[in-house]
Amino acid sequence: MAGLFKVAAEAEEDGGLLSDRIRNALTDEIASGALVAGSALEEQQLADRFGASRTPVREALRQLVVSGLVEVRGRRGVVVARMTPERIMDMFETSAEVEAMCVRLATYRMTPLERSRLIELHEGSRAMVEASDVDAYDAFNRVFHECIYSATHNSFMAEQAQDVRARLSAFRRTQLRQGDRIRKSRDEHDAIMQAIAEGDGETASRRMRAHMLNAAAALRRYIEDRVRSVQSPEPDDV
Amino acid sequence: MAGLFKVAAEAEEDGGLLSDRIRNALTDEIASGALVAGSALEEQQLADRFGASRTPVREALRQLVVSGLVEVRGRRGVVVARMTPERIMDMFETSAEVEAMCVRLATYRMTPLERSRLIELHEGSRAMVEASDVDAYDAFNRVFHECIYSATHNSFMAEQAQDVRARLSAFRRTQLRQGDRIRKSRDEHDAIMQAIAEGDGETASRRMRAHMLNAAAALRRYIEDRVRSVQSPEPDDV
DNA sequence: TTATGGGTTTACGTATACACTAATTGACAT
DNA sequence: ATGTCAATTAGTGTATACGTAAACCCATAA
Repeated sequence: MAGLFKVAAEAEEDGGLLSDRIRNALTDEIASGALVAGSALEEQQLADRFGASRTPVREALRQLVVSGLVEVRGRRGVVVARMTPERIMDMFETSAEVEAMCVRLATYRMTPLERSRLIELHEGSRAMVEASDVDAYDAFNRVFHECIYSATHNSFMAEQAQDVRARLSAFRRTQLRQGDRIRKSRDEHDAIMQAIAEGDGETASRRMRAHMLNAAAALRRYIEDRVRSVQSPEPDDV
Repeated sequence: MAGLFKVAAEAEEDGGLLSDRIRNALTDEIASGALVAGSALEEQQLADRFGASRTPVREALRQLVVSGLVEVRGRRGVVVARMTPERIMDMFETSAEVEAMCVRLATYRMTPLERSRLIELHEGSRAMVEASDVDAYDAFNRVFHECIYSATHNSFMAEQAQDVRARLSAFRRTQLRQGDRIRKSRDEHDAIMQAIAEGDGETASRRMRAHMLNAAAALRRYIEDRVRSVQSPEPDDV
């Protein structure tokens, strides 16, 4: 999983490997929700869409299987990973624990430069909250957490955290639109920053965990509201 | 990463997919150290070895790339992932934090049945220490930690922990042969079990982290001893 | 002796063809 | 009308073939 987004982070070079381009495209479409969970991914159909043969499509799908974004169903092809509400909550809880783990180490190890960079980012987010700019805050949020990852000075841990976070990106944005979640999110960031400034990694860790779990709870409320209004379609079942 | 060992955990059925069998075989060979880091993996050569064509071999290699066990080098094929000592220590530290995270949740959530199962396992390890049976203790150790993973009652977290642990399996066994590491390892397990029995997840977590970092330190000493005696070969470089 | 250039070769990346499994559909019997 | 069985078909899994790019080697010149 470590390398899943390494290539995606590189340029959009069309000269890259076809199988990698297909993998990145599918990754984006799944993470963004353009490909809904449970929908079948047919090899020839994807090959036609990307103007390629089945070979690179197959390799892309196999990589997505390992990264957990799609699931194989025997010989019946692959489907976009079906996330049950329980599994989504499990992933959010894991993400909360991982973030808590990272911020604890980061607090003890970050350089003054990294600290000032984080403070600068945090200050900049105030305007986004005032403007209720969800997209801007979502982008800031991503950078904010990535800065904490790298401040652990443990590249492997940073990759792991990044992977977990990436797999939740499809849900995070919807969560931010819930009520005044943005404002609360920034307040929680503020409390975390305070603990970091005091060099109290344990407190920063606890606050980060609570912060992430609050985000998960906001998402849960959001989902339950939608389930109440729309009957769940159950697009594909055994 | 999540699904990396899901298939490996299944039976050794030869009827399974050829690409999966190849992937599992290569995974085992890399994890066990049979394939040393830095060695090139040629597609046709592997195809001949497994009596298959290049197609399933390529798919297996692509999956190993995502799981981080091998690295691509432009068009020059893939090589077994080159682990620098720094990266290995990063992985051990991450593993330590992940284990600490798991045992904390597990302490709060495990059922009486899971607790008694863990106690039973721990008791059984005493005889292995007395007999200095490294292989048996290594196998026990794996089950012991997996029980803690599942006791988190968070399947996603359990998978993540399992993946991190699996990627270190090649080093863990050598580490156990260092001095009287086995006896100390069991003593540390004992302290962890005590905290679990008292329902003190925070203490269990701290002790687990220390336990894992001790294992990493033992490995480091072991590696440094070997580096001192043998000049590092540097089998393949840029 | 060393550096550079071109030719050769090897191996990857992709396309296409074939095999085989399993899902689907239709017919027939109950 | 419904259930079951067989035939068809659609789609995956694997093999093979082809194009291309990079590495290697050797010859030649400075």
